[in-house]
Amino acid sequence: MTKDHPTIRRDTIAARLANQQPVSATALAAEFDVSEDAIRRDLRALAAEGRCRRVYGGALPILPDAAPLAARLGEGREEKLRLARAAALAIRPGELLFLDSGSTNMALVEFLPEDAELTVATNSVDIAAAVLRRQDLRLIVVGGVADPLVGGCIDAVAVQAIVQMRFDCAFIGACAISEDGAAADHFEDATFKRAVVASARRTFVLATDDKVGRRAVHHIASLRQIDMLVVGPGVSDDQRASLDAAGLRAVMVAGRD
Amino acid sequence: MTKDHPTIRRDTIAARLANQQPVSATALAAEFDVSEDAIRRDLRALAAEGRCRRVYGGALPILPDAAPLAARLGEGREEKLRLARAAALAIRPGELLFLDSGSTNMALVEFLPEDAELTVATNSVDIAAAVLRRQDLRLIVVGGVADPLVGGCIDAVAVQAIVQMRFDCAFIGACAISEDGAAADHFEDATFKRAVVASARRTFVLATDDKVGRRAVHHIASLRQIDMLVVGPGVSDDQRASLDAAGLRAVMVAGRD
DNA sequence: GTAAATCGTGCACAATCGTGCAAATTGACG
DNA sequence: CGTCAATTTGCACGATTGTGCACGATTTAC
Repeated sequence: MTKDHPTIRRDTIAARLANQQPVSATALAAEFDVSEDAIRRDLRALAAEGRCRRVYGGALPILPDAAPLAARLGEGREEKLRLARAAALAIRPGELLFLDSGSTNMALVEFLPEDAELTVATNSVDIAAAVLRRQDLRLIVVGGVADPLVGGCIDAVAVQAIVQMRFDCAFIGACAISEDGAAADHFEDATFKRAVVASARRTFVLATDDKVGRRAVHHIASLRQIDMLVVGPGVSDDQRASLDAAGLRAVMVAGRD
Repeated sequence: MTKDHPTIRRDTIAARLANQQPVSATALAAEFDVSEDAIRRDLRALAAEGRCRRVYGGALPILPDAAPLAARLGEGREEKLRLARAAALAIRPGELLFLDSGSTNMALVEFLPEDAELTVATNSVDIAAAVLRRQDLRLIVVGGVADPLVGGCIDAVAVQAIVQMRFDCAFIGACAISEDGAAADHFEDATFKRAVVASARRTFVLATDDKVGRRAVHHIASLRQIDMLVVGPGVSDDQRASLDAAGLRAVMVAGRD
């Protein structure tokens, strides 16, 4: 790597900061082979532009406004963030993921491990936008006619694209989870999700408490097809036992401290 | 190696820059056996044309920033809004439009006539998100692997999707407009745009003032293939006359009150 | 409380920059 | 072939920028 030009060095540092990475003055000095004084000057300049926060030993990225994601999550924000954080632990480096539309999966983008060579496929416009802003993620957009209710594509074109892919992990948003498995309220939505499950090596379902025990008309997957159900601590032991008895493979309870 | 002619030297430097190669003033001076002053003059000229970025010690290639599109509207915001408002006048009810990625087209979403039964196709993630928020528009997402520089899909999958459609109007973002027509800085981007032009009944190019007169490496469309060029009042009469003489069909000057 | 690490500042030095100007080169035209 | 205008070039000059070092002040760790 030729990072000899002063400007390239500053740009590289700025890019890392913009990527939410904290930087250390000593490490940067060694990496770019200049004195720490030069690095300190860079960091001071960046901080003066408001592009980072100066701290003892280096600099920290500016905290992005906590609003955009949180606002969209709407009700049950806390719960969705907990589910997302827990589910992210199951992801391994280099995998190809599918994120179904839904605010919980939207939250998941924030918790995907950094620089893990992950590729994210999604049919959701908003999730695609969120992934695009993470420069360490590769993005595959599943196209088609967008459904305004879903906020993404679930038509035949989208299904066809899904059929041709093989995901390591698929994260499905279900409208209902019961002993019958996962189900959705809309026909096309369910059709699309079935295609995703069929193309995924491992299927994860993140369900907020109100979804557990509900039943919906259109079948997505049986409990046996779900590799992991992620729920909050609000789900009773009885409910979990009932799902276990009906064939659920594994359940992860998020946020039980 | 006989690269003694000044023009050859400049072209060689420009080619390297277009190839994403950083150049050093000192090294170039030694290589071409001229004084650094001459090289500096070349680099200054290139930078003035917007073909590179001048830095201490040499010059760097232009790298399109991956900032969210909405934020990029910031620079030249007024001008882009004017262009978008003017271009929207050419749209008729019921049409199928294509909006190429680019901040000017992003602005155009706001000015699309309401409740005109319009359908918008786009390969840009951010534009898709904007269209989705307008409940009176139908949205078609062009999928594929997303290019982080473009903020959308321009790969073979995307081209294939475009080939199968027929747009009433296509709005193309060009990196450069000259007597040679419209051109782009990146090969894949140009390939994709060519496919769009081929699938469109009418092609519109919205160009901010700094794009007019610029030249870029990869050809998109000749002036005859462009049905309407929309520019700001900052473009001189000479420039417009020159384009007219070269075969431009129509030009719309936005914001000349 | 003490020691080590880090910080900010002032200063010297080298590299690079922009500008003005005169000489050299180029290319068009008769 | 000769002339002239435009372009290009190299050089000198002062200004700017980037760097490293020394010094004392500040912060952190134990």
